[in-house]
Amino acid sequence: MSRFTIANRNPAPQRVLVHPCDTCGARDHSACASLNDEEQRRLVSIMTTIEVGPQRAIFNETDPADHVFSLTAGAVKIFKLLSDGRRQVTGFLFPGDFLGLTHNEAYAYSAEALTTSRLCRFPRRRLESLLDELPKLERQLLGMASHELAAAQDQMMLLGRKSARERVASFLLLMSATAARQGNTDDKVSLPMNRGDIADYLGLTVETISRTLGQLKAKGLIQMPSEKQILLTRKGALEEISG
Amino acid sequence: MSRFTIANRNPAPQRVLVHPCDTCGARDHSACASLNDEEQRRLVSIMTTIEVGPQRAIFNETDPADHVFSLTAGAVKIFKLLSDGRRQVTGFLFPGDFLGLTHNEAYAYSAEALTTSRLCRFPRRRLESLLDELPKLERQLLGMASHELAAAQDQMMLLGRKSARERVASFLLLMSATAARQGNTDDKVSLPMNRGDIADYLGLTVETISRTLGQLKAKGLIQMPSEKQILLTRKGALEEISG
DNA sequence: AAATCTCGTTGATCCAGATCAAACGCGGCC
DNA sequence: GGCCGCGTTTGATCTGGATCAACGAGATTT
Repeated sequence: MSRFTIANRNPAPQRVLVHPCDTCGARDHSACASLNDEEQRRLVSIMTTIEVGPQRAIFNETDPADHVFSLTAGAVKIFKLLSDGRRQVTGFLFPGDFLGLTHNEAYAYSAEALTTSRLCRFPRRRLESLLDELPKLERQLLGMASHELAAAQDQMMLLGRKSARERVASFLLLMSATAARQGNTDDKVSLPMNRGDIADYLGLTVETISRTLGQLKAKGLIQMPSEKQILLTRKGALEEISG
Repeated sequence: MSRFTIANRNPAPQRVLVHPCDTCGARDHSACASLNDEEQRRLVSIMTTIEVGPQRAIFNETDPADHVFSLTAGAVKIFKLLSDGRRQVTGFLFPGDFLGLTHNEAYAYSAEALTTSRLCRFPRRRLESLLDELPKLERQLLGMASHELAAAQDQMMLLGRKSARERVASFLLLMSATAARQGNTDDKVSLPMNRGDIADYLGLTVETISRTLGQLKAKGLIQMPSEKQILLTRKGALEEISG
């Protein structure tokens, strides 16, 4: 049974793969080179666009890894579970991010939409054979994997060695940087995930998240117009305490 | 000033890149396909073999990322530092592992030899241009990056949500699996790193590592012929408590 | 509008693992 | 030999964040 709805095949011919660097200024790096029209066409020919509602699963850790996805709109969380229900959110994904890439038979993590999301879905086998013919695409994937690996190492530093306050400050700055990459210029960060998701991302509890945000607010480093909207009023101070 | 000694150029024509899957049974997977003789020759032509003594740095987090390395003998730790000296070991590397791959100008982490180690060193620019001509090699790198990413996510789960005992048990099992991949058949795991390195890998302190190993020994799950040799006498029990 | 539910906040208490402190063991060196 | 230095172990105490508990604010249902 499919958990998502198929929106439309062969959608608008816009760029379907967006490398993070694409929007961060490093456009001239070889790994960021976009595909040409013909290559884009071939990529689009094997893909399907899907739309997923909020809180809906995109795939599960144990599912056979038959598809690879590229997020084009919305926000997604990826996470792993222990048998007793403990959860670790390993990442929040935004437009331009890739998910589902693995060399095993099953996905290495579960993915769930935070808000209504649009994704490009590529059959894995067909994408892999396309990779044989489009080395530029493979280079792009390698670049994205390196990027993710670096982010994962930063997260290990955070989880292994930072205090609760440092984690929360780091998280707010990361979300701010991510928003900037998405074209959001001001310092108002919107958080599409709830407190539980943040807690499971930072290796803390909801209570600690709530208390720590409260402290930062009391010190005047942030403002909270609403629970999911945070204004970083003193970004420099946040950077100092982010470890 | 170079921190390592150059052992010999154009060393023995053995395989210089070994994908993890190469020794874990999945030899027929496309990403694990070895290069042919001619391709091996071209790879070897741009590389230098170096030898690094124990506790010696291979590169630092801030160094310009001019080279990529492949470990062929010994053991290496990679880690990140915070400004106040807190340290997170993000991985232990063994023969067949790759290090130094990044898309930034500087390395994302520091690397240091645990024991005398032999590495193949590839000038990054030349390797990148070689990648354009050897798509099989690029596929191999992508496979290794995916592998590492999955391992990083497991480690995030460990650091964010597991107890000290679960972390130590997971670590011992990981080292055992790694030893098996290296061809070590028995259940005697040798630990080339010291307690401080293990602590910084698991997000704990040396005291907690020592106490937890002591508990496991007292319960008869492990034996310690020496500080750096651990016998997993009841691997099943370790798996149960590893979370 | 009352009842229920979910999510976030706040307060009180607890505990796993950190920190502080001391001793041990072993290899290197005078 | 005896001394030193470093890594490891063991013991005592402390504390940051978890846990347990209660409540409030929206949203949804009845």
